[in-house]
Amino acid sequence: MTETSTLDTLVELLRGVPLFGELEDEALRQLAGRCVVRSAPAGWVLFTTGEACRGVYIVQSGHVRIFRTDPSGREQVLHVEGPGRAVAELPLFDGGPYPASALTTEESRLAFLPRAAFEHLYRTHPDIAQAVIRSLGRRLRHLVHVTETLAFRDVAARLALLLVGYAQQSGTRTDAGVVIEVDRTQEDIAHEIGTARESVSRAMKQLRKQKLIESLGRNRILIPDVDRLHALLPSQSDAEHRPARLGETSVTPPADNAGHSSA
Amino acid sequence: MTETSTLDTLVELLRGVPLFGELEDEALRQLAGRCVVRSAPAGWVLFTTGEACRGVYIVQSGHVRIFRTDPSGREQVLHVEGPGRAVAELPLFDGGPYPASALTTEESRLAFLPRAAFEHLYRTHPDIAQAVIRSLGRRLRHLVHVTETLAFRDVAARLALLLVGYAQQSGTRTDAGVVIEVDRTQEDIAHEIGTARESVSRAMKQLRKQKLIESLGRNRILIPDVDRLHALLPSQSDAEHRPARLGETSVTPPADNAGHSSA
DNA sequence: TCCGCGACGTGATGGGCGTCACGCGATATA
DNA sequence: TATATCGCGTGACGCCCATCACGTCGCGGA
Repeated sequence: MTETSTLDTLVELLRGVPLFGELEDEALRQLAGRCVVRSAPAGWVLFTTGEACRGVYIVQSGHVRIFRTDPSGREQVLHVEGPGRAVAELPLFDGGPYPASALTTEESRLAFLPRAAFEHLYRTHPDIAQAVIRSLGRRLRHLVHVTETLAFRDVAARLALLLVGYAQQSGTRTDAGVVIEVDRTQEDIAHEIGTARESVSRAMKQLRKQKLIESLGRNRILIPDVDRLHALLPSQSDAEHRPARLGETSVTPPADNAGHSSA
Repeated sequence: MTETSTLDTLVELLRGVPLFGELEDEALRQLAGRCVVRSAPAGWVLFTTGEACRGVYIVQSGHVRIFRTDPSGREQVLHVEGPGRAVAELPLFDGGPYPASALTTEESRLAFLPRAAFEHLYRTHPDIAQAVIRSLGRRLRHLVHVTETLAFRDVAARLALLLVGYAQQSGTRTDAGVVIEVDRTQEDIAHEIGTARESVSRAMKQLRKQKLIESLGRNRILIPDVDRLHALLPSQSDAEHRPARLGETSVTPPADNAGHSSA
């Protein structure tokens, strides 16, 4: 319920968002003028699955978790966005409802940009379509990754993947290896990798036993060898490099009908 | 390796693709001229994960399955595209590599549009960005669905979901219920719902025992009551919880239970 | 007609992991 | 200093499902 942000800091925030990065100052200032900034406590619900889209949120500080839940309360995190990232762009673009729910994982400061403001921007700056596409592309690739992970890896591997992710994006390297700060609860991690809290605990133990990680008290984890941790996985995570041509492998026989997945 | 399609039928095909639907005839003709049409046998690999994008494929007849594999050969289908749909648009737009692999599931006829041709189109018709966005949005929503399904449902539920999908899009209704034609192997289905062939067999049996489906020999399945089948799932999650509106509210209720708050 | 093969059904087995039930230590609140 | 609370570690138990190992049926080819 604060609104202290000066317009200028808001403009800077917006400039950092990939979506708006290429706009000229004037447009940014206009956008900033339409934003509503507020801070929210941990656990604040931004929107839930199926709701009509009211606008887009930009994270200024803190983190927002985007997830789906099933009726029994289980939760699967789709992605987490931090400072300088936009949340819920998709529905903004295609007019559909929010495909998932979102809440803050910690006390956060958020800027809300109403849909109408964005649409006006869109009409006056059709060239931001490029940025929109890049943004959606990023999401899509990430989701493919999430899907694969869920489908193939066991809990330990998923956890390893998560830790490696932290390491590369916020780890500090020392001569003993990379140290990461995990200020999330095991429960949070469990949601993120689609499992139960206890399983996370056990997976951690397992990784420790294999000397792949080492916990330095209080939320800090040492990864002696990131590559080795990374390689623990049945193999690769971002299999973004495989020149191997399949030529003619496990040919899969007939199938037809208006095939559409769904499940 | 045939190329019999006349230009006109190709133009019609392109017009049916959401991506190109709004282009004028002249542009479509130009595109058609740049396409390479060929037919491919079942199991033909269009591209594999990580390859650089060479262009986009449009399915004229048959079906193409887009999937990821893990080193041990397990496979998870991301989606399946049929006649009139484009495959691999994403890498075309954002310049990245293919995020997944694709192959034909049956004898198919495909039109291939080289990347350069598309890029030229894109430069001369910047307004198709709209269509691109819609297209990506559709994919994104679908993937969210796939993810949720994998994360939450057991095999029987995933199978039920798949069958319901068939029913709605290609089922023929009789007075005994909806009859669907499933021309796919149990093995194919297994890939699609992320499980093993044997599990599909058992899940089918289970659904039969519950009278949710009934198999009429030879690839045909009767679904007496689609809604009941649909409802077998732990249930759909579309419930809304609370309307928290950032723009209007000034109250900041403390983090609610909801099962998760963290710091 | 016989044989090979591909699709499907089914039992046995074992492992992963979700769930329940505690214990323990650290922090917060009175 | 006592006491609730929260995050974490662990054992026990049981279900789901992947895998292996066969068996049957139907079909096409020699």
